[in-house]
Amino acid sequence: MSTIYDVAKKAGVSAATVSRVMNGGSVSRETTKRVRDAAEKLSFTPSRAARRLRVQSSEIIALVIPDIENPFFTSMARGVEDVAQAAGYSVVLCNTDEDPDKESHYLDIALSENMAGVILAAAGDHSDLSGLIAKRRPVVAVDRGPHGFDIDAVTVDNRGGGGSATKALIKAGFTRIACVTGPQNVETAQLRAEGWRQAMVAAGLHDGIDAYLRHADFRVGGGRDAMNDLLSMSEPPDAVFVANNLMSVGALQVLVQRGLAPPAIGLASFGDLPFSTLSPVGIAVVHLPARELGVTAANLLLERINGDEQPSRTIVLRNKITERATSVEKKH
Amino acid sequence: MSTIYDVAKKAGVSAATVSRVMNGGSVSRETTKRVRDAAEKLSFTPSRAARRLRVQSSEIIALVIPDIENPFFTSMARGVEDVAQAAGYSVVLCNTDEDPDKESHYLDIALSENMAGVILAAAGDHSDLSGLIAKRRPVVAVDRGPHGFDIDAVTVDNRGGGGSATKALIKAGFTRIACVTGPQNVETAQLRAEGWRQAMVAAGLHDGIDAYLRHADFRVGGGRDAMNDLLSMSEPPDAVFVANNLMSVGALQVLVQRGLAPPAIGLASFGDLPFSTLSPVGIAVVHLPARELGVTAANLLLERINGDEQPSRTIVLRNKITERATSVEKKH
DNA sequence: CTGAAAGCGCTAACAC
DNA sequence: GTGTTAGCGCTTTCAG
Repeated sequence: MSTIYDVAKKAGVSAATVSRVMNGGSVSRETTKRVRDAAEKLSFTPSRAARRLRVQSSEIIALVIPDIENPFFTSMARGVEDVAQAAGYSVVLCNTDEDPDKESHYLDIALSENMAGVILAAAGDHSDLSGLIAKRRPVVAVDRGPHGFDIDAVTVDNRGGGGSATKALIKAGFTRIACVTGPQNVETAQLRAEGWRQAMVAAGLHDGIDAYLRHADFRVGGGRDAMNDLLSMSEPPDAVFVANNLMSVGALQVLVQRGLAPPAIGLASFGDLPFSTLSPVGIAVVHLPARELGVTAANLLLERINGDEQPSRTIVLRNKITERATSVEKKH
Repeated sequence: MSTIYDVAKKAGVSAATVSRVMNGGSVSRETTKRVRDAAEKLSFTPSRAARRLRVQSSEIIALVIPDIENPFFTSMARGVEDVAQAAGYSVVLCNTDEDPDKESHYLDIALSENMAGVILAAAGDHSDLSGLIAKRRPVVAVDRGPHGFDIDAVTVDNRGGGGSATKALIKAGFTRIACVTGPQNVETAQLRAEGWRQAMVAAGLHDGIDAYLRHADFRVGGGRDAMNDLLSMSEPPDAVFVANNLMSVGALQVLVQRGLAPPAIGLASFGDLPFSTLSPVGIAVVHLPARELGVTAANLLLERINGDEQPSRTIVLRNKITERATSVEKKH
């Protein structure tokens, strides 16, 4: 690996000049060429490690997500990536596996590696951003709001979405509508379940409603378990609102396997069914703008990186629901 | 941000001693405690950026994959991550979007950031690893073999899998079996198609076979387009072998939509259908050990990082096919 | 067991 | 327009 000094010597200039050539300082046409040639010959690549130490920052942004196997987050990641790339930044993805310890480890890294900023879909409600904030590294929260830190955030309307999904089932004639939501300590899980509850209350269907609420892990297996559990009740639900895409897949697998596929039992999913091949009869879907979430978050972050100092903003993106009249009709 | 000098001063020792405490050098019990306390009080986090520059290496491994939205790769990523974490390494994911330029950019970064090593699922057949190799950074190829570089690799049996999938369709009575494979310049795409071709030839079904071959992009849309294209032929195929998971989803979507779902038209997929909710009637699946691919690659890489110098190895993992007798039977 | 000093490769003042 | 110099924060001989 050749250094900036090797290039300088070969080109007969100082290291500073080489640095200027590489970073667009003012250098005469002729020396520029000499330096370029020398660099070429030595196949010189500047050490980012050194640059980073010197300038105390790098063109890398960390995207910290709870589940890399969830298409919702990968789609979001693509959004982030596309705008970051366009602005000359690289994105590194960190998977926390919904584990606050892993998350905190990755946040430490982002900090001590002098990354330009971080986009965070928090694993819990106790993320410690104090280090990053103290060093004035911008952080923007995505999907899940920040807790106790005054930072930019971009989310969807979780409560509203939970409500619309549930209402679609109610409108289709279902009455015993269960809810399968995520972990207790995850904000989005709580809000979506609240949306469900409010809709049920508003429709006067809230008798013994708590028996129909399940907390699972936002993963396929969790959805399966919860669905099986619900179906084994003495009075099983006739429809279910599932609070994320993966658990909906799990629930559907169980229903299909038992010959209870929608519309035999109604299903409303918060989040698109990934890679679905079935015609969505009897299924209502709250579509989430996953990619846009990423795009928006990345834009906010870039603004902050570029010195924007305005008060922190929260952007709520619209989610639209698909409820074809024929598709969620209750079968009699 | 406090530095090692701040801690040193507060503890009344030299920076060297602090460094020793942080990295396990031999320091007296008592000074160790003083240093620890001081570090605690100052909430000191060592700068990885500086450490990295000094030791010319870091505990980070880069995982470079072509499509972060493909569950096959994310599953592989989980495998890599799990073993890396256990060994004290962090993984950063780089998405190349099947674009050799992006790939080369990320490889440059891995190099100039002094990462410990890289696991690469190449975007094409011209990846330039010379920089990394010159600096003795270990690279292991995964899923797709290396081209022109003598490095460790872990793959599956692509040709064999293509063959078994096709044979399953033949055995089920299909005769005009099309093949939808990936981009021309991607090795796995070629090999899987070859497996198909050989099986067809062996069965004497190779008349005009080339008309039934399609190259697409390994993505859902590509699978849809190819399937539509095939169905619009004057003599459409009665079955199709699709060379990856995502394109199979696309093909299935088209078939379901047209009322031609398997077993009306036979389908064999190289790679599991992600998040599938349908009972796989009439579908043969070559199961790929995605996670194991990642685990194996990570283990290989860690060995190299730890100084293993043995000649390079290629490991081929088994893929097993699911072909329930009833499930791929041709309907008459 | 501990400290002094050099240096990883680069950039940013400051001179000329 | 170009060179000199002084670090960024850490680790690592080499002395003591």
